[in-house]
Amino acid sequence: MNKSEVKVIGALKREGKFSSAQSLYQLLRKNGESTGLATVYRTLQKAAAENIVDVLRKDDGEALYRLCDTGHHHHLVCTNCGKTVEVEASAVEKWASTVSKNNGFKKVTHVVELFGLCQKC
Amino acid sequence: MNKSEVKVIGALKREGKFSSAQSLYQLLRKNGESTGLATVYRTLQKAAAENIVDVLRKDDGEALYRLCDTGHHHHLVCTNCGKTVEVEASAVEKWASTVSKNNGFKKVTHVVELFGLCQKC
DNA sequence: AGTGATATTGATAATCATTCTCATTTATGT
DNA sequence: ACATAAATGAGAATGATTATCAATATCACT
Repeated sequence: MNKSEVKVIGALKREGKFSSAQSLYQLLRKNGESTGLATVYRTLQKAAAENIVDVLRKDDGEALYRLCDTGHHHHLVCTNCGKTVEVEASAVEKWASTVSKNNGFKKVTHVVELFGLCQKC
Repeated sequence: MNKSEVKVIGALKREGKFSSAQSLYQLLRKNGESTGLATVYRTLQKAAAENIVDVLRKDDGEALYRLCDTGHHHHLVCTNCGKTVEVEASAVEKWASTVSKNNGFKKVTHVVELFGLCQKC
């Protein structure tokens, strides 16, 4: 892990929730770390490709990133405060696999995310 | 349903698969229909709010729209040819509802999409 | 039909996340 | 230290989406 990766992934860790590339960039700047926006994007993309971070999209299409705690899992995200709970979903995995077979699809991946309001909000 | 809606939703129907606002606009233009890009977006948004069309996002964040056949359902999309199968998922609905309750979340919606290669591809 | 009030349209500009470019800096091997 | 390759970052370019606003169509009523 090189210098930039330490900075960007570190910021993501401190946030502890889904954050956009833009907001991470702002954050790094505030803390005096000199980092370019392009580097933030580059680092996040690389980390996403390596499954170090999760990616999901807001309604408006903006990408949000978050540090992975575990292997494969899904999220329950508060649309108000951003609080995120990782949830396991063997029921969904099974369903996805069955549906794929029934329709003759191969190499099926799935996107499953839950959005709502947490207790506080 | 007014004039614009007929045009835009009609084009979507002809396509029969997930299409972007931009591509629908091009399509209408080719067919000599005078329509503004803004109107295409407006119409699609309205239709999405009324659950007349489904919306999902490509990897790059671009929104794709498709005419709904039925009420609530999910999709199995071929990443190569765009072929789309609507699948029902009561198992997933139940799971979503349980998980929400267990975590104290309210008003939870879910995004569930399956991507893979269809038989032909 | 005529008229005024209201809603819709579409060309264009503005916005904003993301990607590209490229000169400069930094790391690496010898 | 030196040469070469890789990483960086400022700013420009891209492209989807949204906002603006004058022109146009629609409607309610006479």
